[in-house]
Amino acid sequence: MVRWQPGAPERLQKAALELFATRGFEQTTAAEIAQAVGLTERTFFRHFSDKREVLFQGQELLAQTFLEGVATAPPGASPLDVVAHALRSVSAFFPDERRSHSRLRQSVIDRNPALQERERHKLTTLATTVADALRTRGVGEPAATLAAESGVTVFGISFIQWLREGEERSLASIIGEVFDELLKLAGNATVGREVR
Amino acid sequence: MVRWQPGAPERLQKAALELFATRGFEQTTAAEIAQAVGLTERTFFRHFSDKREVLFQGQELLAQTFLEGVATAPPGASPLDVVAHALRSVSAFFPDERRSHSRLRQSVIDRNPALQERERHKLTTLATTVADALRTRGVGEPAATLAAESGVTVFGISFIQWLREGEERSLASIIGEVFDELLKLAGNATVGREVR
DNA sequence: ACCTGGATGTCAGCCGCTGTCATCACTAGA
DNA sequence: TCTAGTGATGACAGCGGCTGACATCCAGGT
Repeated sequence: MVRWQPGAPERLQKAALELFATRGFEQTTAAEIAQAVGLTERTFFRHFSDKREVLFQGQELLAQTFLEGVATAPPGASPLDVVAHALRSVSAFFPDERRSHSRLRQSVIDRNPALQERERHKLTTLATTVADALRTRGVGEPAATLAAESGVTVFGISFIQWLREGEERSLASIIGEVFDELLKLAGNATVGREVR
Repeated sequence: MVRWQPGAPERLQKAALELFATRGFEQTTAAEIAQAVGLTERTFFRHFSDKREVLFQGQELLAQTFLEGVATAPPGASPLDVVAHALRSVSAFFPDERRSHSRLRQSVIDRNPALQERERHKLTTLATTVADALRTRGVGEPAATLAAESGVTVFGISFIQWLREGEERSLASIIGEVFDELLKLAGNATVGREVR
């Protein structure tokens, strides 16, 4: 006999996603999610600091992958090249098989402002972490923050595109194109500035 | 005889900032803020959709200024040049006199994760709005989103720097430097990409 | 004098979230 | 084998954010 079914967090996440997708986020109470897997509301909040977190826990892996990509970039690479290298590692974390699951999850987020807020917050945290890593490589400020933020922006735009219905390309190739577009934009900007 | 003291939202905002600054955000209840200006909790929530909003209402003016800057940019300007032009308008909205007030407000935000989340959300909304404006000017995707997001990032970094203790430069000049740095970063990146 | 409308007050109630303490299987050590 | 933990969970009370519904109150127009 087992004391409790193992993997409580995972089971809660799964049940939460299903309930959110059908009834909607606000129409689902934390107690209902817990009850769906035979637990109590109190236990739900022991695993997730708040109701929204149940959709976002696990993103530390993404950050870790990003950091590994930064760490394994060639020593002499420029900040944006380091970021581009990291983005290549990141795309490996989203194989095409995961697209349908990601789509479902994203549709839930897109329907609720509070969830969008949390999602954005996570991306910001990611950018901050990447900026730290760049600074460790010797990149100064504001270059480190700019490069990190740009990388996360490219990732965000590409991820959304990757999820779009009818999109066939891999995340990696989309990221490549968006990144190129960013460089092109900068190339077309007036270089000499005269702001006072 | 007046029915009610006018300017309820403004009075609530002022009281809220003071209370948050002294007791802290979480240690201050909405009812306390309302009571401080002779109103009830219910009325507080009639003026602000949630407790955090009391610190952020008024940002529509920033967005409006940003949009005007986009609209008044020369017709042939490249996306990033349009954004640079808009940023010049924006800096006019933060004269040095406002620095101490902004610092107080920011210190409250910096001490509370939920407020940081909301702040970031507002910046994202701003970026989305700017991207819309760029698209209206004929800029395509993902260029519009990239340029808008970059502009907001430059603003964010510059704003934080502007608030730092000991910083003497105007927001406009800081923005100019950060923007230059962004262009320099892109210039140093490898242009030919080979992502598959 | 009457009516209308907008800002406010009052009250009840749900839900997110937390502190506290008990429970209950299982485990390591005597 | 007994026993003292140990860690995840349950039970319960309670606060504060937030909302819906309804009453009130007072200016301004008719």
